[in-house]
This record gives sequence, C-alpha cells and structure tokens, in this order.
Amino acid sequence: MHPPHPHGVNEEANAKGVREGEQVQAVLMDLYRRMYAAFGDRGWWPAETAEEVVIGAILVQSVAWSNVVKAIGRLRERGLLGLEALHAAPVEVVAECVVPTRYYRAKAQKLKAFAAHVHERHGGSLERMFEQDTDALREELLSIYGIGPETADDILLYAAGKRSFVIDAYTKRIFSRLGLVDERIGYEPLRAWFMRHLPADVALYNNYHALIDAIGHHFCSARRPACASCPLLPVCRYASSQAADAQPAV
DNA sequence: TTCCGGGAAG
DNA sequence: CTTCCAGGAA
Repeated sequence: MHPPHPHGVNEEANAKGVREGEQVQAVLMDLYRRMYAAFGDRGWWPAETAEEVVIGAILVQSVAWSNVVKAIGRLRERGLLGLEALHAAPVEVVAECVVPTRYYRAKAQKLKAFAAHVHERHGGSLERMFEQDTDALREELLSIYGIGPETADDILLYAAGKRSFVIDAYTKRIFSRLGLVDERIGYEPLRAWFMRHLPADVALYNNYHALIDAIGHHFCSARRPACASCPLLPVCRYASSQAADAQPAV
C-alpha cells in the first residue's frame, strides 16, 4: 500500500498502541529536527515568573492562548498575578478577571484551590513546593483540585524545570497520524513512551512539546490539516494516505 | 459521558 | 453564522 520509508516511520504501532524498538529514538529526534528547522526555539513558557506559569497553565485548559493573555492582563491590573494575592482575593473577583478563559467560575476555583494548597502546605512558596523529586511533586500536583495530568506536567516542566514530558491533544493527534501510536492511547502510556525513548534532557523536553504545539496549531488541525505545507509531510502516514485518496494510483 | 459556557478565526 | 481551541471534575 504505502512505500517503505527510510526512517521506518510508516510502520504499524504494536499491540500496546506504540511503536517500539531501537530506532524509535532516532525517529523522534528526526521529527524534532524537522520541527526545529521550521520553528526553532519557541521560548516556552511565555511568562515572567513560575507563579505566572502555574496560573497560565490552569487558565489555558481547553481554551486558546489568546484568551489567557486577556485574563492574565486583568489579573495583573488588579495585582492578582501571584498565588498569595489569589489566596487572599474573593472567588468572585478572581472569576471576573478570568471570564475570557471560558468556564471562568470553575477556573477561578481552580486558581483558589492551587493558591490555598501552596499557602497551607508550603507557606505560599512555590520554590519550597518544588524542592522534591519529580515523581513526588507530580503526585502532589495531581492531588490538587483542577490539576490533571497535562496541567501537572506543564507545571513540572515549565515552572519547576523538572524533566516531565507534556502530552496534549495535539501530541496524540500528530503522533497517531504519523503512525507511531494508536489514536486512542491514554495520557500516561504516551507520556511514558516519550520519556522512554527521548534523551533525558529538560531543554529538549521543553522545546519538543512547544514544537508539537506549533505543528498542531499551524498544520495538524482536526478537520482540515494543511498537510501540503507541513514540515512533517515527508514522514507522515496520514499525509501520504490523504494524497493517495486525492490521487488514486494510475 | 456530560458539564463548564468566552472569543477569535473562518 | 459555525467551529473549536495548551482539559479536568463529577
């Protein structure tokens, strides 16, 4: 059906829903180079402080980043762009600030819950909270209301500088379309797969996820992906199958 | 699975 | 006008 690819990218994922083998690391790094050639260093996370990263990570759940920028601006105006300030502020005031991020009542409570946790358990200090190993910190983050796997990994990687790979909707979509993982793979298995095959480098994790986001945002949309101009076109099964559909073999 | 429930892009 | 975006809780 499809011609064999020199990198082996187009081979089937195994029964566990992921490609395995010695060459997976080479495939992942090849993809990184292709994305890097197109977008370079993305400079993630776009924030001034670790607390701002946390706040942004909660607010960006299931919304466009442009909405978060508005909310961050409103919080800054009212002096609420910090965990202790958020802890002291009434939920209604916080909610009013984060209206642009959708689900604003829920998100105001999430911000309050995180601020309260850090206040009560770490004296309001993120630095002190981050003074533990990655796994323990991840478990603690996941125990906080409003912090799921992706937000926890955002905080670990971009606020705490810990080596934790971030999975999001783009990651699943892109890597399943590439033919490397099953489209229905869960968060933890996919994260484990990346961390098993990627070099243990925090800076690499940082920009790798940022580049995936760029590819997802600019090319790999759910409905009408722009495969023709995508930097990953040469190694993508989805794109080749789309091309095959558009131009049946003569 | 369903709620949550704003805003820019097309 | 319709779509759908850096998800998580119940």
